[in-house]
Amino acid sequence: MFRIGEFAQVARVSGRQLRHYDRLGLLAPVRIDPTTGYRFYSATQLPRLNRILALKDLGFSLNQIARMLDDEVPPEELRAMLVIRKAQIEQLLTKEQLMLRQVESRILQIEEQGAMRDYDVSLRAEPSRPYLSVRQSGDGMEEAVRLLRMLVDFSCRGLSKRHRHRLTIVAHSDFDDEMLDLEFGFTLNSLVNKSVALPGGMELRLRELEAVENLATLVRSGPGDRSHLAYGALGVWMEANSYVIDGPCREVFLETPFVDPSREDMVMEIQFPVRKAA
Amino acid sequence: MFRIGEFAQVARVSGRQLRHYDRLGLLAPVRIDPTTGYRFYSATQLPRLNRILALKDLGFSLNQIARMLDDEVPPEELRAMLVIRKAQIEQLLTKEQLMLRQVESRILQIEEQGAMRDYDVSLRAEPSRPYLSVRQSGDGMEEAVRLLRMLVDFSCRGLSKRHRHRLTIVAHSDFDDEMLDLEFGFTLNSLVNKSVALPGGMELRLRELEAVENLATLVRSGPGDRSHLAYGALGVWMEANSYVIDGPCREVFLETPFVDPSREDMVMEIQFPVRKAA
DNA sequence: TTGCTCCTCACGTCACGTGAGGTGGC
DNA sequence: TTGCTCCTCACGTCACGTGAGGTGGC
Repeated sequence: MFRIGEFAQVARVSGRQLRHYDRLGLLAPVRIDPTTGYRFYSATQLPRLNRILALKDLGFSLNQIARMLDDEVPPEELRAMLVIRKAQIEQLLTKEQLMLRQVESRILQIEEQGAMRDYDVSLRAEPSRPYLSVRQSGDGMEEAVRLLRMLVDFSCRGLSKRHRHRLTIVAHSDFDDEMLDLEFGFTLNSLVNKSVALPGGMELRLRELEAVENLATLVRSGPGDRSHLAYGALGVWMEANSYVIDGPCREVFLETPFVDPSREDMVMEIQFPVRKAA
Repeated sequence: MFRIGEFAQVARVSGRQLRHYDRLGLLAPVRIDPTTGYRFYSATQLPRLNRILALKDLGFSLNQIARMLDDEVPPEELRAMLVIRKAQIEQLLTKEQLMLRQVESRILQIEEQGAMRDYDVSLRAEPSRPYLSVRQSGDGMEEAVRLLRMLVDFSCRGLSKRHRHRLTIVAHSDFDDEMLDLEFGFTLNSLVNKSVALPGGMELRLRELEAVENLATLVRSGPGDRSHLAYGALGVWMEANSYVIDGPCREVFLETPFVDPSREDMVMEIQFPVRKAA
């Protein structure tokens, strides 16, 4: 018979821990003095305590351990709990291997550039959306900006805020192509009339913007004509994480541009569908 | 300008989370309506929020992130934080790889034996201790048991509880040896007289029981003559975890045996010094 | 007027660590 | 008598989730 302090020493745990396990019903002392409340433990309880500690080391919660030590639990259930835990650990491992690579690349970045990169890329899935758009080819940016202004103008009058989701540009052109082949429009929260006429003989038509499983995204704010750094950061990220481009790039405006003429800033999310390189 | 709900949607976080970050000073809204208390966010805050989330994904705490986003912090400190975090992740990885192997071996065990093994092995370091002992060779257990009884008897009279630590047997014999070469004695909490005479012309002498870096241990209780299962379990554990025996085995009595003649139980810890197999 | 969104408490999570304040046994 | 050990609250940890109860804006 040990008092709690001695027993704790033998088992290399804290007294508080033993009281905690007592309260949870995981390991009750063999005797409690009725007048002093002192707990008394027997050395024969050490195997049980050691099993508790062993399972705790495997990452099980105390509640789970309580179940596992219950003699009523059939071995199949025990096995199932272990198999589940195994899968969890495997998940953790791959997640942490990824973390490790990312931390390493941040360290490299600081060593090379003296600070953390200005852009943070994140990866997510994106569902499909109705997209009211017009596609246009040209060779200059000015044409594109004019069309953009027209769209913003139109949206303020002709398309209610409830239907409208976000102003989105899809870039169909290759990057080394001289010709710009862009699609301008709004993603929608709900369906609207099938097509809308714009000044200049153009017409917005409704189609579906495809869902994307892996979308590498990056938010930038600043003048619209200096986004090359952001694109560069996305490229570096893809290379570092072994992804390659897997579809046309999108630019999504998170703030409607041009509405406040005193601000040149536009906040947009740049999106690249990607897939793991072979 | 977004209200908190819209901003949360765009950033794919919860509103509660944004309020939490506001309270911590991590990300304050650009404006708070004085009468309603409504928080308003700008899309230009998204890059900062994304950086917060990116660092969170690397396992940094919100407090650490607050420091890392502070412009006053020099890049060397940033780098140091990342390097420390990298080391932590590496530690985690090796720990979890070990966990994974242990879980796998438990699963195998259940599949083979229909239940979890009765013994749980743990590994720890053990410091050196003064050891008051006598060494004796013989070929039978009876001789050993008689000596053990004598020691218990002596301890009750001649060695105060404060000095005495634990009754310990060191097995110097090889296992395939016919001859038993055992050392009996007490580890001590503090130094006592250099030697003690026992009946039968024997003498306890003081020496040092060596420290052990890696001690594989297992607690068992039950009649003293049926410890082979426990030894077997230790052997299986060593094989599964690629350890080999690296010194004489010890048996440490956690309850003084023989004091209650009605109980045949003895609770002991079996200890093997081990090292990683080459 | 009815939903909808927002607000501020405040408890719960998980496994204890760490005092605070008080008491039995040598 | 003085330490020593033990006892029971009860707060703190970490990053929010989840109501409770109440209020502004369309």
